[in-house]
Amino acid sequence: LPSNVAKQTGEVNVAEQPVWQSFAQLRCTIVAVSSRATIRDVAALAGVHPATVSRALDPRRSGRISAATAERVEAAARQLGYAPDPIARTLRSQRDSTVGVLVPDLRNPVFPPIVAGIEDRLSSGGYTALIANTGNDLERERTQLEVFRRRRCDGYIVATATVDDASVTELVGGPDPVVLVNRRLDGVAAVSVGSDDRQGIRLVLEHLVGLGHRHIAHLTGPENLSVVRVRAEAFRAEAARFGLPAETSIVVHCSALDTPSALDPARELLARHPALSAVVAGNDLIALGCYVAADAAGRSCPADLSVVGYNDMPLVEWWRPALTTVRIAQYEIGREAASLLLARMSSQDPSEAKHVVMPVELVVRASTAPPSTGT
Amino acid sequence: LPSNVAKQTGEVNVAEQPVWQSFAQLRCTIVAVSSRATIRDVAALAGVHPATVSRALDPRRSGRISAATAERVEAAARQLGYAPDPIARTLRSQRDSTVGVLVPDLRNPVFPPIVAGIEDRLSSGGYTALIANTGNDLERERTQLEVFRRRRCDGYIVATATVDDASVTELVGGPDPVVLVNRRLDGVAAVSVGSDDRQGIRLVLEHLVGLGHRHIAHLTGPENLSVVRVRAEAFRAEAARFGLPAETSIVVHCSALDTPSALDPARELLARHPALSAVVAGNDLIALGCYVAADAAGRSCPADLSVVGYNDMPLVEWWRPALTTVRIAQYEIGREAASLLLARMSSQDPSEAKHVVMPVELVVRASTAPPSTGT
DNA sequence: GTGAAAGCGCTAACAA
DNA sequence: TTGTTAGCGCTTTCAC
Repeated sequence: LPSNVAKQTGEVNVAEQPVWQSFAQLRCTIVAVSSRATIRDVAALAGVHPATVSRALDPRRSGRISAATAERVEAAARQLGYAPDPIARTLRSQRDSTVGVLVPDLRNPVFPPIVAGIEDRLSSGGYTALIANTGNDLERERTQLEVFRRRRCDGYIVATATVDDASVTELVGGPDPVVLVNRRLDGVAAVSVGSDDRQGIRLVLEHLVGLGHRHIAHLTGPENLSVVRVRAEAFRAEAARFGLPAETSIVVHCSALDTPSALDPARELLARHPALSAVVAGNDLIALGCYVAADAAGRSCPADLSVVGYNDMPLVEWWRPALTTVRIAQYEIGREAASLLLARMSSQDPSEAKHVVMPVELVVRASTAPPSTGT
Repeated sequence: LPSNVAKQTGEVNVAEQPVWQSFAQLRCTIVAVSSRATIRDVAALAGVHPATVSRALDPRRSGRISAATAERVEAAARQLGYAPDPIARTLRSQRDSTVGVLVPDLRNPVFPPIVAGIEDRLSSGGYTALIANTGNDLERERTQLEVFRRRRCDGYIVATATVDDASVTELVGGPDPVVLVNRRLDGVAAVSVGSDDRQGIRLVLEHLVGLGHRHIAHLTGPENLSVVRVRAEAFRAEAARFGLPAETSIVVHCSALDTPSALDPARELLARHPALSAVVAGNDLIALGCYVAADAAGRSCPADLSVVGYNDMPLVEWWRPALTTVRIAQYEIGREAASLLLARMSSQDPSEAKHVVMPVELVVRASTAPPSTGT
């Protein structure tokens, strides 16, 4: 057991040991790695008090310790393969090198790349990401948040917020740093990362109008998502700017940003507006819903109906037809969110709220074409 | 602060309180929920020792406590909104209601549904899943596993194992329950969940041979994945069973089960075997690599080359052409793995190793057709 | 069946 | 700069 081993070699000065002790220490290292050394073992081996070990190993206090001691402690720690127990450390210090990440739906292919960006950046900053999937369930979001808080996460990245989300609003008001991703709260200042939605919609309409479309609808998600609101707003504004008559620029909301929720609204949209020649979808999954509805209505895309997605999630270039969509910088959004959080966690001062806007790009593929002249 | 509040209302018997105290208690509840009540607050309010509270609230010890006490303690706990601190509990008991889940690549769309199944089942069993993404990086797997172990996870679900994976082998040999998903270790008995790969490959070859194909290749991932080995083995065996000449049944391994790794091998395969009329891919992402390579070689799928995938991950029915593939029960595999783990975690006795096989199904879409007669 | 005492491994406060 | 003391909140002995 490491404790015993450490006691035996207790006060020995590492630098002055005869060669024949090296092997004993080597064995000791092996033992210590497979079971686990405590801070007391390290203290005993280095001949100092446990508290000194704690200080010596704390990067924040690197100045407040004598170089000689620091070196001895580090040598002992390395030798024993010591790493502080995160549970004990958290219990005592009430902080944890952990970030809670809340994702609405991991099965939506946009999110895995965002999560990958978050994980990569966070782990390079010495933090571990705890990922929780809420499945768009507000109650589950609340529960997961509670779990995170009980575990004393040092910060949070939230991609699930609705505009009036009570739990998230409370979280943002609390002492721990929070970064919102792709979502914002109504009337609550916060740190957030998003994309240039206005520009995305502008590019889409420019493209469609350029192709000759005049009768265009926006089929999107629930209005309690900031991203939905902003894009719908932009759609109306840009449609007006391009001189499209208001009565031919329809906005329809689905209950969620996924394919099943889009099916009925899409069917109804096509049935009620036979003159419609293009649909701008709130995201790629809703665009897929439009494909299905168009099929069912006997209209082929893009000949009889142009469809544009949003996000450019992985593999949509392989859909049939390949989806024209707005590319958002998924991985980079994740990295940026993590960077902002790391910055806020390291500097004590609560830097003011800000919204980082990432650039977008229109990717034209095969789901858009000039409107059919027959209609 | 809950401590003060609890002390003030200390010895009061809840059942006998006059009405005017109810409001005070209501306030007390609200306070306690927003900050946090400790076990001492509950003990004070119930008029018992903290240890008694701990016992009363422990479902395993439900018999060893008097009904009256149990009731008083529960009332007090409810009133204060008390929930044990998971960190302190873990430090003391060396166990944690947490399961570490290791996934090789969340960006591969097969995994999110599996993870969803795991999460759903686990949370219904009172456990929280900690998800870690290794990105097929062995070193990162080791690191994440170490993080999980330091946090005293009660169990592990591992979907990242290679056949000779040292960290996972050690984990399986350890005291904590482990369930392997879609992967197995060489020569190490373990609990695992997988699919009926032999049957899947049989269905594929039956389909292709039925269409008239005689010259078929299997393009798959690295041989250190059990699932790759088993399917390759099945491919050879079934090809022989269907009377295909061995020299026309080629197996080619890519460095990973993803699209980029498949591109070069796929191109080379098509170049060296012009007579090849069908490819059975090791998974859907490799099938996509075949699409790309076929495009580049000027061969169109399915007219000039049939391609079959494996997994039936979400949205492949929308690829161009829609992918014929073997459907595995993704969500159910996750649920089953979690169920097995829950069973092993609740019963102390280490139930013996077993391998649960889930059924598969061939989904015929548009990427397969009879071989072109011209070739 | 319940209380008292001890301590999981660490770090914050204070003292020297 | 370092040691001492105390305790984070809980559960697990061991008495009674």
